[in-house]
Amino acid sequence: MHQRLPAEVLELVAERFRVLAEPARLRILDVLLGGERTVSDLVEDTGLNQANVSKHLAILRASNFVDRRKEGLYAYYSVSDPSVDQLCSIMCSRLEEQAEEQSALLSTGS
Amino acid sequence: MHQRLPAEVLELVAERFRVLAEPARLRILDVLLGGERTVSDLVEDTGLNQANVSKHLAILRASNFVDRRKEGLYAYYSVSDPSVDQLCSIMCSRLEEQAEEQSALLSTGS
DNA sequence: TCAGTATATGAACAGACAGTAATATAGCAT
DNA sequence: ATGCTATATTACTGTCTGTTCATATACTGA
Repeated sequence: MHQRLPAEVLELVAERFRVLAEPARLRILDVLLGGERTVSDLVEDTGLNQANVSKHLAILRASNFVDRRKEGLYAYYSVSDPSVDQLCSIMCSRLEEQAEEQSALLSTGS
Repeated sequence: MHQRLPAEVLELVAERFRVLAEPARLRILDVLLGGERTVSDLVEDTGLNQANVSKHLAILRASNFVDRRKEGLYAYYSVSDPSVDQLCSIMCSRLEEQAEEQSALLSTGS
């Protein structure tokens, strides 16, 4: 039995999905899942420029996906939302399933 | 230990998140989680107009989130991706957690 | 065949947003 | 204080996409 969700809740959910709907932000999160990093680290690891990384981090932080710890000149970011890993895993599993279905379809002929 | 994902995979993942990053499509999926519906049903249930619903359904179908079954004049759509429910649940749980943290913070004073 | 209905699609418009360059802010070192 | 470094922010631009209206397609019934 499915419980219908109110439109306002779906708006909030959509908003959170939208934050994850960006390759650059996923790259950043992917690196951060390996542990705390500074902005400069992320610039190096992702190949994005500094302004861009800072903006994406601001968005991720506003949605509470990441935390920031300031220390001197540096800002250390880390993943604060444990569901990030889970959400990406689910998406990846599904992508693999689809790839398998696709190749199975092709090998048996349409 | 976190396994870094290749950029191309993250692009595909982002693409799937983007499909879910739309209140209108979440409304449609929310209705479809209650069972198979025609386009007209969805128009009525969501309040979106017919062209709009058809377009969102085309997007959902292209990403394999929903299936279509044609019968005469009617097109019956249903959720084909079991992870949709799971993904939304995770997002909702997280929203609730955040709401609790927020209110806890407010009640104890900053 | 013709009318009517359900769904899909095309064109046009408006709003949102990622990328970039330039600049601002803030801490550190000499 | 001055210069240097790390990060944040602002303004701008181009692109993408959701919405709507109009129209096309496809099936049904008379």
